Amino acid sequence: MRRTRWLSADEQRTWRAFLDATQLFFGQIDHQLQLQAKMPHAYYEVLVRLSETPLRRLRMGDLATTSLSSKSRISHAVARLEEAGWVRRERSGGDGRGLVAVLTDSGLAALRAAAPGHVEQVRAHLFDRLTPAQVAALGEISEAIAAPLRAGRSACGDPPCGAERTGDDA
Amino acid sequence: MRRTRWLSADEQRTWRAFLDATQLFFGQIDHQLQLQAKMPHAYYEVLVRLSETPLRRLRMGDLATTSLSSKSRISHAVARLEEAGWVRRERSGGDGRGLVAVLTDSGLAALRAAAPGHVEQVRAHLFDRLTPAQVAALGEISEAIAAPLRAGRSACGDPPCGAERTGDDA
DNA sequence: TCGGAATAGTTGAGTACTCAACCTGCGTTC
DNA sequence: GAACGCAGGTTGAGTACTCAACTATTCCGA
Repeated sequence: MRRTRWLSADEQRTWRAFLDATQLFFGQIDHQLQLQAKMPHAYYEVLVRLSETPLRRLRMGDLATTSLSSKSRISHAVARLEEAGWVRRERSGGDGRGLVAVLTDSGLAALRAAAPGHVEQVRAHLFDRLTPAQVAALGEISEAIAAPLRAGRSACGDPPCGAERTGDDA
Repeated sequence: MRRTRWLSADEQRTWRAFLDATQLFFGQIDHQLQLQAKMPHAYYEVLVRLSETPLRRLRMGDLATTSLSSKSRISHAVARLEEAGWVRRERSGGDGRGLVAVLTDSGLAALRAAAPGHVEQVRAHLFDRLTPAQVAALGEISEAIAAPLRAGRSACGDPPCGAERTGDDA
């Protein structure tokens, strides 16, 4: 590996600002959701994915994929959500190994109850702070960052796959 | 509270992209740092803050503030870093309650060892993916998001303070 | 100079995540 | 049709974080 390309002063500032923004923003989002809906943002997202599906059901594996999570994470998460009565696990028809997570009525109700407050937070701390041009830019920037990582993910099994440059000297 | 201002389709897309990007990106950063430097990104940041200080030392409280963490988090984190021999805690001169965290030589060495690989990841997955204009935009966007949240933070004690709109009906 | 209130930091219980090991059922192949 | 490997999912140990309760020191007012 060739000499490290350190960050310029400008890049440093941008990097720090990005770190601060994401840390503060997601901290706020998570905190509010925990307070008002008794669930972390990750669980909220699981409920959202299920609710967007025609029959409010998704195989565990697909749930993991669409949530960009590991199987293990989803398994633990759904176990919790099941305890709360918001999700139920059923054996999947065709495949004896497969399970589907089903959003219960109570889960849908919890989601509907949580949504307005959550959306309001996202607006207040993200969209309301940005000009329309900045919103558009953020969308493009996010896609530019996400796309290659999504691609890299699907190349291996469970995320993230460590087959990257190692940082050793040449 | 008035009717929920739901997200438009465009905003939805942006929001999802932003979620995906941050989740994938920080997942990658954290994973690589854990693998190559045996520390999570949060701990790396602590070492960085200490290293940037003239005497490689910072009061616990100041460390919490500059890291945008809670006291508790820093306390736990420094305890860990102390076990690893990367940081030492000393009584602070003037104030009998105060403690300073001091970056040890070994800690500085660990930081120096970790830095190139880490910076390389940040470049590879962030700066290299963006045009200069996008980098500039990201800096401004990040500041626009971070600034109000920083301000809100200092208004109360430990972050984040829940004194926000509650999401109840009016 | 005594007695609170505020400040600095720690502690412990509970929660969410990661990684690796592990079942279980499916599908081949011979 | 038995044995292999593999895909789908779970499990448990270990780690990082949060929140609330706590200790210890300092500040301040009468």
